Amino acid sequence: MVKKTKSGFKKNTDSVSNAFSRSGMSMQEVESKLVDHGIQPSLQRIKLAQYLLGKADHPTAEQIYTWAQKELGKISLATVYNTLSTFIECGLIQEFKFPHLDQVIYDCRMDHHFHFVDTKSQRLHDVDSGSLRVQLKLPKKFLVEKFDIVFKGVIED
Amino acid sequence: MVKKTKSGFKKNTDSVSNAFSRSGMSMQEVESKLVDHGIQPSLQRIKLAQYLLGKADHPTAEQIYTWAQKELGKISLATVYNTLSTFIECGLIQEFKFPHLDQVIYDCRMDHHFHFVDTKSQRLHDVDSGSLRVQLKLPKKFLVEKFDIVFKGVIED
DNA sequence: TTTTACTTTTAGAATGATTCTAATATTTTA
DNA sequence: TAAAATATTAGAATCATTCTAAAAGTAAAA
Ligand SMILES: [Mn+2]
Ligand SMILES: [Mn+2]
Ligand SMILES: [Zn+2]
Ligand SMILES: [Zn+2]
Repeated sequence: MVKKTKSGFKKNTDSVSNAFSRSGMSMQEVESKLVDHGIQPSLQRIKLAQYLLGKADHPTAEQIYTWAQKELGKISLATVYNTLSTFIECGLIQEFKFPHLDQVIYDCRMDHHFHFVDTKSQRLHDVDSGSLRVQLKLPKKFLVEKFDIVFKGVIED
Repeated sequence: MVKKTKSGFKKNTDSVSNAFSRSGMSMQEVESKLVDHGIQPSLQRIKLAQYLLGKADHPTAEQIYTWAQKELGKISLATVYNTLSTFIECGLIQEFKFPHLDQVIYDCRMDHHFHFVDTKSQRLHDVDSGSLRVQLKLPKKFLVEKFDIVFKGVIED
């Protein structure tokens, strides 16, 4: 269970506290963000959030795990999945499942948006929902509430 | 390997030959269709094709297996998967993967079309590609080759 | 017809992403 | 400090699908 806490909550983050200073948010910024979302900022959660929010681009659990192992030396795969579930539950990230991939991808963008799959690099690019218009003619008894759309193609040059 | 054959190829289909006379194609029609696609019409393949082409509606492998067990008494799950692969390879059916389902669904419609998921019944409805228009504004280096789209909603009444 | 080659079916093992379990470690609260 | 709550962990379990290797069926060759 993730619970809000009042007091400071100091952990032994010293050994890795500046590993990420060059990109994304600092440890302190990430920690604040976690607390804002009602998540207790353990070392593992801070590091994973730092990766997810600042450095990664639509990573899979496997990529997150691999990065975290390099960064923390030792972390359980179960912790990665537990933490991802917690982050999703608390609205810090969202997950996407795509027909072309048998792994879930995690996304720090929380707005409604879509994706373009570069079939050369297999990399995902965000597509703002404003850049898309969909017109659909169906019998009126079909009440569309949402849709998922994934574009596939290549990127020139 | 699926190979075309010239000669007649009679099998012991007598015990089940009229189980499907009331809906979809007859055994003979299905058999012709298989042969047309270069598929040797074994009993298992005929029955599975009869289900897929005439009776089923976007079934999963599990549903196909369950139906086939009732129909044939005994069939291996491996045969179901092997046969589905063969049918896909030969252009008799296509498969779809959806983000909301952890199982593949098989579709006898071979034209380009989309799907509407009724969130009440979880049933899929076909959406003709002509009933949809998508306008996308992306930087010109993104060359879109195709897109997958799935609509979710409910059906009134 | 017998032999041989090929194809199909099969049971069960393997795979791989994710979830679960149940024990241990850490942190908070009393 | 003691007790309660929460977080992390290793490894087992799950489940759709694929793989393996043997048995069964069918066709073509001899
Ligand atoms: Mn990946
Ligand atoms: Mn189903
Ligand atoms: Zn995204
Ligand atoms: Zn369809």
